[in-house]
Amino acid sequence: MRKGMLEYCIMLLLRHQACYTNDIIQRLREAEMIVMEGTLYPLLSRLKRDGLLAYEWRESTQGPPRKYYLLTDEGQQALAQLNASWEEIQRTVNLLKQ
Amino acid sequence: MRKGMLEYCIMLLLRHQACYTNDIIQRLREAEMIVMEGTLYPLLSRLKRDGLLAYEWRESTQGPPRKYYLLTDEGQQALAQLNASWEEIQRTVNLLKQ
DNA sequence: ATTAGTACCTTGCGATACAAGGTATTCAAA
DNA sequence: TTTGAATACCTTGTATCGCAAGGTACTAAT
Repeated sequence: MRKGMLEYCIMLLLRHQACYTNDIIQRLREAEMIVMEGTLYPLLSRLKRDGLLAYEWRESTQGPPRKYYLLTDEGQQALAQLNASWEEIQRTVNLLKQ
Repeated sequence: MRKGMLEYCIMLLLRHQACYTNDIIQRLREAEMIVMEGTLYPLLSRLKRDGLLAYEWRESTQGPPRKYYLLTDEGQQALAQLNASWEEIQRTVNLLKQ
């Protein structure tokens, strides 16, 4: 059932703090949301392509450089939409639960 | 983002009251969840095949007979699982929102 | 008998997530 | 200097889900 929630969770995560892939996987795992590498890379690329995310390269102390993603202004607007959708879904479920 | 929520919503809907397809579409629409016929029929068939739903034919005053679906005992157990998943997703989102 | 309305269902398409595998960079040890 | 381990990037193939469109069958009214 978590399908479809992933994009929302990632945008929530990247709205204040820039992260690279392993950060994201780790942070989501701490929030009990499991996500695979092969899922994440295409999703990040798509959000970048759509202008919702931007990235910058940063050196690492150990290993190759990393792509640090952050939400753009356009992404913030899209996130506001998703917040509204999330509220609506909660309303729907609560209504059906009665 | 409502993707994946549909199965849960339908099982919530059918846990107490038997409905046929147009009932379900109508009731979900009232809860602000739009679902298409072509989505619903395969989903109901799958839940039936998996033993989570059962149906019985009922005559209609106008038109051909209808399949009225209701949640089975096995479906009730599956629904308890989905309720737990739903709680977890809410926890995840709330945690990421901080 | 024909038509309109209702209810059932199927097929083809696009999007999403997973599993598996592949490329490239860095650093340390042989 | 070269080899290998670790890290980080990405792609491909598969399954599932939801939608759009189209199709079949039964009922009732004209």
